[in-house]
Amino acid sequence: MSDKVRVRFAPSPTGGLHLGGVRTVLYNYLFAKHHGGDFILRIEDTDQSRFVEGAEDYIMECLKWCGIEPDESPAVGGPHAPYRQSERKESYREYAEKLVADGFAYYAFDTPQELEEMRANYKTAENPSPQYDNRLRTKMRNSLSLDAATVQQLIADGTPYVIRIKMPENETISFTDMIRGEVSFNTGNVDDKVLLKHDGMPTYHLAVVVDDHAMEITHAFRGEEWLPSAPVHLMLWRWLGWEERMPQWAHLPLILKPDGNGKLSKRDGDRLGFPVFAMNWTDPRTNEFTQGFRERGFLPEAFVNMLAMLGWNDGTEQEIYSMEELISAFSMDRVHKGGAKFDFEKAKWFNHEWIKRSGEERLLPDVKAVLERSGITGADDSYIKKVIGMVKERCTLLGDFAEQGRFFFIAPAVHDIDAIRAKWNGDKENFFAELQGVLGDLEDWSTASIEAAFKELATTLSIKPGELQLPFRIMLVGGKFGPTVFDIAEAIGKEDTLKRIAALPAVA
RNA sequence: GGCGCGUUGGUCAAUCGGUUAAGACGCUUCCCUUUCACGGAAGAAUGACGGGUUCGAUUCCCGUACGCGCUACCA
Repeated sequence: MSDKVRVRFAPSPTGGLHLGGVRTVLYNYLFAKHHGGDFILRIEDTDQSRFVEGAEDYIMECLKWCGIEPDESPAVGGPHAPYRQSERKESYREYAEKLVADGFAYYAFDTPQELEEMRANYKTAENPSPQYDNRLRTKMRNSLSLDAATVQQLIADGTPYVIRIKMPENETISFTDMIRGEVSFNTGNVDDKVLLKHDGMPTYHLAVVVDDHAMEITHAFRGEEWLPSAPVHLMLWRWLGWEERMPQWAHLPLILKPDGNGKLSKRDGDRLGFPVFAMNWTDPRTNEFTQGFRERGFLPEAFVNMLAMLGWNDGTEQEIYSMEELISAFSMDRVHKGGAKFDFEKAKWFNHEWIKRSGEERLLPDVKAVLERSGITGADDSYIKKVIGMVKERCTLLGDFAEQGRFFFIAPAVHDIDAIRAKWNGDKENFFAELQGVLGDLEDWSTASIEAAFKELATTLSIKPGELQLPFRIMLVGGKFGPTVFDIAEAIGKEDTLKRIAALPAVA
C-alpha cells in the first residue's frame, strides 16, 4: 500500500479554470489511473486576498464535466482531510518554526516599504531585479542580521514578521524530472523565499511540501513555470527530514498563444475568438464574463482528447482516444518538453470527429438542449435521434445542430431563391405543380418510393431529374445544405413536404 | 541583467545514429455528389545556425542565436 501512486491537482480558487490547468489535471489523472492510483484535489487558498467566491465549486464542476472524479477532495473528503489549505493553517507554522530552530530559516521583519527600498537601492543595469538572497540578507532586518535580544524584543512587541528560507550560499542541487531528465541549480542563485507570511499563512512553497508529505503524494506534476522554484522545494524536503519520501517531479510544458509567443491567456481567447476556460466563468468582483469550451459547443470527450494530444502522443498514429484509452496509453515520459501553440482549428476538428463518432443516444440530451434554445420544443426523442443521425457529420460544434436540424422541425422562413432563379422556368414550375399531386397520391412514403416518383415525373416531363433537386431542396430546407432531399422529404412526412412545395414564393 | 527550460513544415507532431524525414490540422487542386457535408487522391520542410564526436547525424556533445519561464508576504 505504501507504493500506491498518489497525485494531486492543487489549484488556487482565484478564477476560471484555464486550458493549461485542465491539461495539468488531466495528466495527473491519467497517470494516477494508469497506475491504479489515487487522484486528489487540494485547494490552495493560502492567499486570502485573491480568494474568489464560487471558484472552488466552478473547478469541481469543470472536473466533473471532463469526467474526472477525485478520489479525495474537499467535497468527498478522505483520509487526509481537510483538503483546503486555509483549514490546515495551524500545521504550517510548526514546520516553519522547526526550520528556524534548526538554522534553515529565519525571521524577517522588513516592511513592504523596506523591501521596495531594497529593490530600488540595489537595482543596477546588470541586476535589474535584486533578490532577497544570501548576498543581501545580512543587510536586511532579520534574525540573521539582528542580535538575539533585539529579535526577541521585536517579536514580543508584536512586530509583523515572516519566516524566510535560508538558501545555502553555494551548493549544487539536482533532481530527475520525469520529462526533462536531470535538472540542476546552484542554491546561491535562488532567493530566500518567504515560507510563512505575516498573517500566519504559508506561501505555496511551504504548503506544497508540507501537504504533499502529509498526503503521501508520490508524484508531483505542475506547470513549467514552477521549475525555477524547485530548488526551494527540494531543500525543504531535505531539511524537514523527508527527502526519502519526496515525490517524483515532472514539469509540464506550457500551452502557448497561437500567434506570436508566450503563455496562452484568457486575453488571447477574447482577442482571437475562442474559449480558454473549460466552462463559462463570470468573475463575481468585476462581472467580467469569459466563455467556456462547454458552452461553445464542445463535447467533454473531445475537449479532453484534444488537451491530451497537446503535448503528448503514444508514438502511434492514433489521435482519437476515449478517456479509457488515454488512461491505458498514457505515460509521462512521452510528454513533450517544448511548449505547444494552441490551435483552435484543430480543437474544432477533434469535436467534429467526436460528434461524428458519437451515437444518437449520447448526443440526444445535448442536441435537445441546443434545439430548445433555438425555440424548437416538444419534439419526439426518436425523431430527434433520427435527425441527429442524418446531420451530425456536418456539425462541428453542438450549436450547429440548430441550423442543420431546424428545417426538420419547422418549415423554412426564408428561401435562398437566388440559388435557383437563374435556371427557373415554366417547365419546372409545372413540374412542381404536378409533383404535389403525384406525391399526394403516393401510398408508400419511403425515401426510395419518393425518389422513384420524383424521377418518373421528371422523365415524363422531359426534365433532367438532377436539375430539379436543387429547387426541391430550397423548398424543403430553404438553403443549399443538408442531407439528400428525398431523405428529408421522408423524414418530415408527406403533409409537410406538400405544404413546403406549395409555399415556395414565386421565383420569377 | 541573473538563473532555468526549450527549438523538426503555418500549427500539432513521429523518428530513441543509417528512412524517399511518418501522420494529423489548416490551406490549394482534383475525384465522388447536379446541395452542404462525409469519404478518397494529390501538393508544399534545404530538421534555428556554427562547430565537433562518428563510417554515418534531425537524432550525442559544445557554442551561438532566438523563444519562453522565473526573478512577490501570487499561485
